[in-house]
Amino acid sequence: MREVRVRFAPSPTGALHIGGVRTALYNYLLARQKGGKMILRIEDTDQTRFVPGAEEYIQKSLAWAGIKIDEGFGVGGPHEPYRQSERKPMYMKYAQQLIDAGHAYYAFDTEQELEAMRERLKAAGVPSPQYNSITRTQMRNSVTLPEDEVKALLASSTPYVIRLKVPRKEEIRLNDMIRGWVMVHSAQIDDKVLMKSDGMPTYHLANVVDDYLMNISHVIRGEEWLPSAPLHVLLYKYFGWEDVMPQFAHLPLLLKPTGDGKLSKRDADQMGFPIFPLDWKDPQTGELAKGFKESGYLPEALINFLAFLGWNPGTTQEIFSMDELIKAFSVERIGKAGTKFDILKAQWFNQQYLRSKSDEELGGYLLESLEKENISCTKEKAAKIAGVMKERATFPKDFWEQGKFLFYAPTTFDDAVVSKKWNDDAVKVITAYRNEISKLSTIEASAAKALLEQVTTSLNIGTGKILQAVRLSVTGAGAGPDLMMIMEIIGKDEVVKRMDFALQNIKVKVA
RNA sequence: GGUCCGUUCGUCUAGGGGUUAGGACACCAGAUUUUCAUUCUGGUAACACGGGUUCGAUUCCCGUACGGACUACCA
Repeated sequence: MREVRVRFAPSPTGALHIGGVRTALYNYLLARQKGGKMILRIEDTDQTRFVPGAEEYIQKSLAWAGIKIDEGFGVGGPHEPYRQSERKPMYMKYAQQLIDAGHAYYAFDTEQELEAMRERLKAAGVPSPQYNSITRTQMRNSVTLPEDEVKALLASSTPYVIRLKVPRKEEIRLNDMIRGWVMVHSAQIDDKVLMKSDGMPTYHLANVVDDYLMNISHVIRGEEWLPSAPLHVLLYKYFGWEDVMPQFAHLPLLLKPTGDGKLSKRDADQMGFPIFPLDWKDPQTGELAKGFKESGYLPEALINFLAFLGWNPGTTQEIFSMDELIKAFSVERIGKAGTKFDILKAQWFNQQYLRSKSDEELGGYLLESLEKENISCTKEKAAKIAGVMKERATFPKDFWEQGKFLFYAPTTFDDAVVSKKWNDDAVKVITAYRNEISKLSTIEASAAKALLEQVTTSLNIGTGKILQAVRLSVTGAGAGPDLMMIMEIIGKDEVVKRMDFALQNIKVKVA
């Protein structure tokens, strides 16, 4: 069996899309399961689209997600360099090999000439004009031009590209691991540019050459590459590398949540969820896009969610750690159909992972928020608060956002609760309760509860009728975590103070 | 337009010639919680359509429709 060597090969043209993270994940899972290698290669052959910071962003994103690179950009390895722009000198040799074998040719057509050809064909009724086995005979290239002229042109450093000479009639077959046999007729493929006039290879050439040189065993990439996969198969054949051609797996696309179409940043912005793993500031526009990390998603939750977008284990288990995913993963169980992106499910995963953490860890999140607010709090108290709040939190920030009342006394009170629950009985109970509490040295939840029962019984008022009013006096709201625990956390003095404030400031609703 | 890929509850999906078509998210209801949330229980909800093949098709085949990707000296 061939060693499993997979690669994730992004272009540094901006932030890494969440779909890219999923592609990287599937590659990683296969590599780890088979004891193989995960390689990171930077495909920056289009220098006009290079965005500063994008490479670092990709590295940081993968690291955060827990996807470790064994070899490649930023890590090193036996096939350096792993940035295609730095491999520039290597590609010409391979293009030349194809020319020598008669599978590629020089083309000298200018942009205007190409445009003119397309216009002419369109006028003749061809919907999508191609540079192919037929049209190439009418263009300026080494197929049509006399050898002398080609040599002269090359010697005078006339700009040229190298194109693949795609045969007119040939059935190209490709066995995709997800889709099975895919057949394409060569007449559908145009004479793709292999080498650009700036001396850089195009994706097609660089990709195939590098996958070969790096001994890649499996190419797992997005479905958008499926139409050009037969072209890559042709390339392997012409190079004579068919026996080491990687196995292909084209992943279903991530679709927008509503309607149809590829998930885009626009959709994410509109619906208010992130699409990038980390915050990303566009260096050109200065625009800031929120990341999953900064939005409060835990990497384990994101990974679990992403793994299930297009794959399933065939069992009812849904919560998978990275190690469990590595064990359970299989390319065969990846679906064929595009997958709509449902952020609600991601939130559910986040909640599950959040709850599985200890109170101490969760308390840490609260401490982080408190630090920003310049509020001091002990670790023990933070952990205690986290314990009380954990069932109601989806994101780490929730501990602070839903627990502010523990640190700030209410200055206003929920009107709806006031009008419904704040009555003479409530005032009586709270007044008596407040006096009892003020006699205590500290509040303990179960004692506070017993004390309240005692007060309501002596006043002959049902506890249930006034509990919400008591809550209102302490927190300002009608709902929240266990009130007795809240009082225990806030402490005696503060509770008394808050009750006094409430008694003074809330007007009794006249029935 | 052409080529390729796809189509099971609203969403992610399991399944597969004979099933009460299963699970999860979301939603709804009941119970618990003297509140809300949690938790538990239950519920609504799907095989795109039309032809075949077959004793029998949601499952296999062919069409149709719908959707998507691709169609650059971008990846």
